[in-house]
Order: sequence, then structure tokens, then C-alpha cells
Amino acid sequence: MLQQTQVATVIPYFERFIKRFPDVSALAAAEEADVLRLWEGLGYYRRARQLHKAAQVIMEQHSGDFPQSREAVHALPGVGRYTAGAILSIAFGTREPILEANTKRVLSRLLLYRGDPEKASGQQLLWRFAEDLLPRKNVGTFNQALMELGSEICSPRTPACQVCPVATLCPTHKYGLQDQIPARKRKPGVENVDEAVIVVRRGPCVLLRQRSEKERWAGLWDFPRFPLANCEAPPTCEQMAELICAATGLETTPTRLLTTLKHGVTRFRITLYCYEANYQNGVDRIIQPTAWLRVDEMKNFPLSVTGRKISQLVNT
DNA sequence: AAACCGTGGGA
DNA sequence: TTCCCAAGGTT
Repeated sequence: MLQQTQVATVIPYFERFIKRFPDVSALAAAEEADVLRLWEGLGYYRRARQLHKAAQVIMEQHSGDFPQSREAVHALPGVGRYTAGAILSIAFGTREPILEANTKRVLSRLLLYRGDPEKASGQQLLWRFAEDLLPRKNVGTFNQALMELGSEICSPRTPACQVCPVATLCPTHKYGLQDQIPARKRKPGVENVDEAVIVVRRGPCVLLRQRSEKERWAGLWDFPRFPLANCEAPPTCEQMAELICAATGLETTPTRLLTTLKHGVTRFRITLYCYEANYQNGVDRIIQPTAWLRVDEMKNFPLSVTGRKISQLVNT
């Protein structure tokens, strides 16, 4: 959960998750949709599916005992070098280094490293330094302290060097280069995208589909959604009826534009026009699986954030 | 190597 | 409002 996600954001999710899945066995036995439902809103949903899969690997390949070798931990789905190092050092006291957002910044500044810490050469240097710094004992505490130093004191913008315990060792502080080290990561160009969502009603039900493996929000459920050629004004309800017919084979009677949502995801800034329509006839031929769900059933299905917002509009 | 994957908090 | 960034991993 903590991968690329701030601690304060994770805490309520962690509490709920661990209550529902108190151990590896419980998680391994869960339905993926239930795991995703508890993850809903955290983002990077691949992490949830990999964690679920990792629990199953532990049950099946490690007899339910969490592996303790570096190789076996690293081989778990979703566990890279950082996560393996964190687990091994914090949970098992193994002498393994870590390198993540906070410590990357701390170590870059201690080394006065002007290169890009994300590139291979920077990674190599910083991992090596993280290894060299490791104490003989209390490695887990040391690793956590280094992260905490980066988070609370050696912050990105205006680090609190006045209270930093290692300020006298820090050339970046000495030369006042805190705003240049580490090198800022270049931002990918933002792309504006227009999309339309349609809530097709059929009696007490609405049409949802599960997003496929290769799509964004894989495994989550969503209302049928279409890319729109960049438009100044939202399409008319009649145009939307044509779109959904072309995409699904369903004939509908368009009713109204429900709302317009703006949503940023990765490098895309999506303007989402949300329509409502009534089912007339036809059998949907959207790529499976799809489902006609009663409005009150949607709470049990994992939805994207925009999907959840729309579901609540439909609910009222 | 570089793109991709999500969302929300804070400046 | 906009921008940066977060206890990264995979392809």
C-alpha cells in the first residue's frame, strides 16, 4: 500500500484491510473483487492484485509461511528490491538496505549527487551507499529512521536543516544546494482527453462492465465509456445514443447529461461527460464480462473513483 | 530506457 | 488553480 503512496493516505485503508484479511491465509482465500473493493480509491490497483497473488503464492509454494530468503521474498509478485529490503530488515532484522523516495533524497544530498537518481548510474550509486551505511544491528530501525529523516526533515522543498542531526555531514546544506539536489524529475507532457460515460438504465438496473487486463483500472468495474474526438461542447444526447449503439449494439433512449467530471489520471487530464439513457432493446455485445446491476448492488463491486461518483448520482 | 499505472495532499 | 510528489514495480 505504501508504494508511491503517503503514509497518512494509507492508514485508514490499512486498518480496514487488515481487519478483513488478518493473515495471509485469509487474503489468499479472498475473491479478487473483494480485495479490490477494499483498495478502491488508493490507486495503482495492480498492487492489490499482486498482493493477493503473493498471498496465494505463499500458501501454495511456501506452505503458508512467509519466506525469509532474499530471493524468495523478491520473487513475490509486486515485491521489488525496495519492498524486499523493507520486509527483510524491518520484519526479520536481516541486514538489507532500502532505497525509496525519502532515502533517495537524503542520500543524494549527503553525496552531493547532481545526477538523476532515477537513472541506472544514480540507482547504482545510491544502493551502494545505502548498503555501506547499514549498521550491524537494528537495521530495521535504522532503515525506518532514514526514511523518517527524509520525510520529516530532509523534505523536498525547504528541508529543516537547522534541526537535522546530520547537517554537519551534508555538503548540500553546506553549499545551499537543497533546491537543486536531488535533480527534479522531468514531468511528462499533460494530455487533455474528452470521454463520455453512459449510464444505461433497465428497470432497477444499470449496465456495468469489468475493465480488462490490459486497460487502465484493470479488474475494476465501470460504466461504458467512450473516447471523444476533442470537442468544445459535449455531444448531444442523440449523438450519445448513436455511440453506445455502435459500441454495444444496445438501443437506448437518451435522457439527459447527468454531470461533467474532471479527473486526472497519470499524465491524462480527462473531461468526462456523463449521460443517462434508458434501455430499449438489443443484447449487449461489449467485451465480457458485463452485468446489469441493481443500483444497490454497486456498493459490492470495485469501481474507479469516477465510477463511484457516478454511481452515487444514480443512487439518488 | 522509458512508459505506464491512480489518487490525494500540500505548497 | 496548478504543480509537485508520494515507504515502486513491471513491461
